[in-house]
Amino acid sequence: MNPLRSILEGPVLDAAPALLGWRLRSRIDNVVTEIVVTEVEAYDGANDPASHAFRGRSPRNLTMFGEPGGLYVYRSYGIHWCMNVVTGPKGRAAAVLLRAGVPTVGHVAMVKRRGRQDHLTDGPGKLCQALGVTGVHDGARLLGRGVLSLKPGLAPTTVEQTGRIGISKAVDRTWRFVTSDVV
DNA sequence: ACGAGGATGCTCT
DNA sequence: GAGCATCCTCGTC
Repeated sequence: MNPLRSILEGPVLDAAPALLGWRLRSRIDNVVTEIVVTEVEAYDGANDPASHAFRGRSPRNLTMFGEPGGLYVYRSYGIHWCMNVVTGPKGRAAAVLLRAGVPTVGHVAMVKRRGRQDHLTDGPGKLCQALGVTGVHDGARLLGRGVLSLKPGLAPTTVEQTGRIGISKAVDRTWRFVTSDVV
């Protein structure tokens, strides 16, 4: 079995830090772009007041209730897209928000999509824009041969753990994981 | 480096 | 109708 799959099927608080160092590749509009994940946050479904799934299933959050390894994409502040990796166990609606990464492939395409030369992938909305991810990719499978795929990478040597960014609920939970290690 | 303010649209009450 | 899992620009220090 795919070793990545077993990690994504596990608890979100294990999967979130494990995702640091992994590569996320997109092939969208026939352009390949790829980043190494450097910042994530865990959201734990019905057990987490800050989760979009806290109050149960809805049209928007349906993907989180599906298989681990799926991609949950939502619109943020009416303007940006943000993406999460669904984790296990199935039905718990736990997910890892991908907040930032380091560009490794397709730098020119990212500059074009972002409309600027710097700060290409240092925020959740920027990450989606640079990789070309939008609402049509909600529900995409990340462990197959689709337009989006996760691949293993080098585990970072140092990981910082802090509170989550931009939320007002459950602020005491230190479920944000960041690394500054460069691959 | 850092903070304030505005843009913008969907979700759920 | 309120409230956002955000980003950009422009002001200050």
